[in-house]
Amino acid sequence: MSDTPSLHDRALPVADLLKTLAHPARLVIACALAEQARSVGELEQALDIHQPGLSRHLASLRAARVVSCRREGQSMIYHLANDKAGQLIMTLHTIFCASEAHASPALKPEAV
Amino acid sequence: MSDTPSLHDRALPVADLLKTLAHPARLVIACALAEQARSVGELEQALDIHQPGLSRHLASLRAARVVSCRREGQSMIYHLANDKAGQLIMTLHTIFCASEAHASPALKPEAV
DNA sequence: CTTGTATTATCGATAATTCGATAATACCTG
DNA sequence: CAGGTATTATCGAATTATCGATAATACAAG
Repeated sequence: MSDTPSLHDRALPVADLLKTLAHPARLVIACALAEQARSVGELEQALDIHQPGLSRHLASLRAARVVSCRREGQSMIYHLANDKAGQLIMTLHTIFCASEAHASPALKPEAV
Repeated sequence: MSDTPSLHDRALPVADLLKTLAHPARLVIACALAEQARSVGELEQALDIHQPGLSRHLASLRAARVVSCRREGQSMIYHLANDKAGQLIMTLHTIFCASEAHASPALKPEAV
């Protein structure tokens, strides 16, 4: 019975990641960062989320180890820090964006 | 401005699906059903979730159109009803189960 | 050291999720 | 139709997530 990792325990970290991404704002942020690293200001401008909320969602993503940030001059540059999350985002894009006919080739917010 | 599907609106259904699966119990249920259709009794026995909770989670999955059910004699047989959810589950399995060395080749709960 | 900008943290209120326990419904068997 | 099993729905309480507004901190420029 020692090789039964509880099935539930194995599902827990996965469910946690899903929960972290299960918010439109956080999902869009993660998508944008999967494309390239961006500063908070760029994210705010590109995604149309007001600063306090953006910061709060970035904090959640940081706490879940999905993103990391480094300071660069005055700006804080965020980037994906979790390969698994990155793979997941890519798959979501394939499933939900590529299959339905959308103009933009990716979840690309206008450009920055 | 009419070709701006709001990026947020495009993310909403995806985030909803993630939220639906973002619970260990529901995730495990969906995994089990991705493998094969099962009755409620089989799920209860295989996944070690007590009936009322199981039923509640199945109701959530039904409401989100992730699963459907058909009656078969006394039992209610559940099966995945959403191709996108199925693809997502498969990807999750690839990312989180296949990469780490686990004995079982799949999220296979003992057999039923 | 002071000003201005970028970023993060906090507060309070509201809404949503979750869980255990229990009741109600639907179906098969005889 | 009665008895037994399988499944679903409901209730109340506790925890957690979410949001807008505002305050606090960190850095760069002069």
